[in-house]
Amino acid sequence: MANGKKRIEQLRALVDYHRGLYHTHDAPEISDEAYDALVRELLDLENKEGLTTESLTQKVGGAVIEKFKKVKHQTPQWSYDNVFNFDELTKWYEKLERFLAGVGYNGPRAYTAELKIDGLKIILVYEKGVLVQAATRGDGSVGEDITHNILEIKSIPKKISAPVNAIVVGEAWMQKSDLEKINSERNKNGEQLFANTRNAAAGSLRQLDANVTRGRNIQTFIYTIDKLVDAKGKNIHPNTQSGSLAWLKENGFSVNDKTKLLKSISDIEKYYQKYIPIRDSFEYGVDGVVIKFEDLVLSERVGYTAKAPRFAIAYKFPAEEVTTIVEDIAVQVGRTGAITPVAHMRPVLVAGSTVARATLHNIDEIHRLGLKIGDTVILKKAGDVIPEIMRVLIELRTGSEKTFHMPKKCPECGKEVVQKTNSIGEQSVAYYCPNKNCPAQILGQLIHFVSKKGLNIVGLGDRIIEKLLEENIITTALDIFKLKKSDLVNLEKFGDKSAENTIDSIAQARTTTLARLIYGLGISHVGEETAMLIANTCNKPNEFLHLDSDTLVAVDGIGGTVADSVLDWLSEDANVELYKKLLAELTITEVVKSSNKLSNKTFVITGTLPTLSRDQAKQLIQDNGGKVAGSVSAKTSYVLAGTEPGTKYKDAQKLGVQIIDEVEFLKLIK
DNA sequence: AGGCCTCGAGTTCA
DNA sequence: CTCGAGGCCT
Repeated sequence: MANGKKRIEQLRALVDYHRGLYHTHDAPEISDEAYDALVRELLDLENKEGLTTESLTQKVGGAVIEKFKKVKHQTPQWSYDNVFNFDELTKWYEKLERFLAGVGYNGPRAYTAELKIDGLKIILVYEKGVLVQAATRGDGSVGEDITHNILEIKSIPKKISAPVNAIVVGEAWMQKSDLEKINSERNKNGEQLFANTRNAAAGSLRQLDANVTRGRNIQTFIYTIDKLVDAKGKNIHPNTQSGSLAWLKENGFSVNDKTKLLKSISDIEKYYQKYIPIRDSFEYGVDGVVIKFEDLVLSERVGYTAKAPRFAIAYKFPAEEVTTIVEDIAVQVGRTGAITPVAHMRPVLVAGSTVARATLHNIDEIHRLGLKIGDTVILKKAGDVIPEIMRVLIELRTGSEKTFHMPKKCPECGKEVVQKTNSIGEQSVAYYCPNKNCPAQILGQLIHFVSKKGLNIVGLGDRIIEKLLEENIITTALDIFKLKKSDLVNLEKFGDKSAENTIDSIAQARTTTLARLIYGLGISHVGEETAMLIANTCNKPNEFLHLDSDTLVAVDGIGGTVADSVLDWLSEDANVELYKKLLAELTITEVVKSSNKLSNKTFVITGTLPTLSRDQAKQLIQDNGGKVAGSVSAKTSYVLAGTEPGTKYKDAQKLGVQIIDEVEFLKLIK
């Protein structure tokens, strides 16, 4: 890439800037993960350009703030190299194996795996068993003296019973619950909030006034012994990492209890995988796993590279925030004609899967972000699955970025695009294609018709419908029921067996409920719930065609807007015609309720249930006369919670709503 | 009119 | 899951 050099310059400046905010001011603008992504790109580029020696990234990182006394570390404070996936881990592992062979070792392999705590590294010096100095890591060779603050931390022994001279290293961190309390306090006082627990911990320890530190309830985990000699000056440093941890624990230090001694790389991977899903469940932040060779004597012989130990590695959890480049912005036309801009990006791995597209919702979102085509962006995939562009890194612009404009004409049918107006006549942010016969809308309607909550025709996916439309084999929902096996077999990539299966599932879908049919019609404002309400007011399927405004509005949950929308749909002859013909093809069955045990009860489901799927649970609740809502409120009767519940669980606790598990739930309907 | 609550619609990848 | 807006209650 010809722009490589320029980008390196820009990346260096940006990385430097954010490193400054991170280390010196404890007030970052971007997340650690996004910062990591920038550093990684810079390293990669430098490697390609052969610039490795002069780069800023070769510095170990950190700077020393003026207001604290400087401390020259007696032992160098390394940071670990990072790996991000099993491949990279394997490479590290094989390299270590080669070094072990190089020093003539071929005994058993053992490694400790520890959680990598997201906090502030602290170095504690004891003389004759008494804590005499505490420092931050700083740049690895010079840190800041924070002894006066460390004395306020309860979990750090000020005196060890044995009169040893020792240097121990660990992490100071803040509990998530404490951060919440402190931030809500700071919010009240109009003070700037801490971005995360690590910044809060760092901010709390880098105080000139130790009284502030005292109130912050800082916690610690100690994990390394750098030096340990007894009163006579004899080296009594344990020979193993587990031994070190045991000594620390015996002598009153706080040691994390998740550490495990492992024997192989596959065990390491298992340990790592085990903690990925539960990493957020601890009071401390965890951003990965640290693997250390168990034998410390051999470790020293294996030694160090220019900037990190060879015998240990930080195996970082998959990032939920990364950087990538927006290569294009395209638009999509949905079922309702809504035109949504979508960013097409250089594919990146985020939270375990490769992402290349992200919705931008509407033009306002693009303006809010200040996004142009060609921009480098920070991409996030939090808890959920849906990627979101968080921020544009304007500093990395080259000048060749292009501004995106909403198309004036629908890209699918060429019809002039319109902006919808809302109830008070303002133009809303959404753009629409007004053409009801727009191919994109017809496709969307059909996909909706066969969807799970609609007629539920499995085996008739988006692609197949698209193909069938393209080939003019179907034009309306009705045609689906006229499909023959031969129609499908002629399609590309369609085998005999799968065609048969699809025909089978179409046959099965002929027996359905009125609610499913009405939902499937895709009338605007009529979703799953409203379709059910309408179906329940019709004694016979035919009555749907003769609904009037009064009848509709009389239904609890239906107002003017929804009623108008339904009547609007019914006023079109083609729609009425389609409905009649569909009825002729279908067998409408009554919904049979098994009981009314749950009538007047509203449920909210969260997390994964042990045996029931979410939909099965929902079905059970509805079959027994209950309702299922999407969010917890004061009116919720029960929250049905499984493992890894979401925010709903907390909401329930806050509102005092009864929380039940699957077993208790099944008892309710028994 | 304002404040809840609930529903609809859009959304990504394997 | 989240946003926005419809419906209903006060």
